[in-house]
Amino acid sequence: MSRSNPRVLSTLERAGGFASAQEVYQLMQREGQSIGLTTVYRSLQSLVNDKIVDVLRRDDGEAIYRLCGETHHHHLVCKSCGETVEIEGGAIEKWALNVGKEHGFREVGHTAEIFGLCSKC
Amino acid sequence: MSRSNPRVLSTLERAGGFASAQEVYQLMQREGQSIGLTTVYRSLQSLVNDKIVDVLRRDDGEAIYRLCGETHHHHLVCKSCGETVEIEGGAIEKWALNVGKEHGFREVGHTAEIFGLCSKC
DNA sequence: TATGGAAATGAAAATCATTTTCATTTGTGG
DNA sequence: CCACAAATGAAAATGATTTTCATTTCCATA
Repeated sequence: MSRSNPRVLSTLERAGGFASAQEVYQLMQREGQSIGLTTVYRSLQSLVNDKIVDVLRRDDGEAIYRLCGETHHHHLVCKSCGETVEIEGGAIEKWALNVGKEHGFREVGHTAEIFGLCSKC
Repeated sequence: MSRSNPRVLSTLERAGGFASAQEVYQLMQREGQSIGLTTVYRSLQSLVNDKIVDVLRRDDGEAIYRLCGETHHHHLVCKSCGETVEIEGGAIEKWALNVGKEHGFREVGHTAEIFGLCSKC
């Protein structure tokens, strides 16, 4: 096995919320860091095994990663102009956690997005 | 555009719970039905567009389909085995609506999924 | 019944994320 | 300095899904 390349974790942190392996790779490229795509994949897998990052799937099936335990927020997005507002998700957090527990689930996480038309559109 | 081939829907119904496109295809093959994989994919997509079937992702990223009820619900999905529980989303509905209104958004909708490890995994 | 165009079909090629292979480089203890 | 294990990454392999495109099936109408 191989251990995680620390620059991968650092880049994922810097990326903010979720990022796919491809995105992490591209970000590192743009920053001039020399790394192979293979190493990015291996490092992310390793981080998932060590429970340092969470992995989810986008609608298109691409795997997206984020730091575990990182307090996350949600987005309110305008369908028309794309304006985005960051939302505190306290209520959702509790809801998700409760629903998960009610059904005997552990390591409960969630995704949520709100969309609509902003006042200008 | 193309419409859904009715034999695909019929096969998905017969399959019981979730089935991937590949599985639906193989099932039809075994039953002696002549159909192309392409048509299976197109039909499933079409059924998803028409909100006749739901689509989710397995851990390995493969898309799985199943008939969905008419009511708007959310899913609690096991990251490991894919077991899915349908959740009543009353709390989320209100939350999304309120947050949207607070920020002057109209036509507010939302997406939400909860995931974790079920009691068996 | 013939006919022309639209929709459906599916084989094969293309795409794209991800994994595997394997040869090379790097690091480390002796 | 040496030997050996771990790390690296380019390129090939994999596998689901999508696209292309030529052909077939439908169907309404002349």
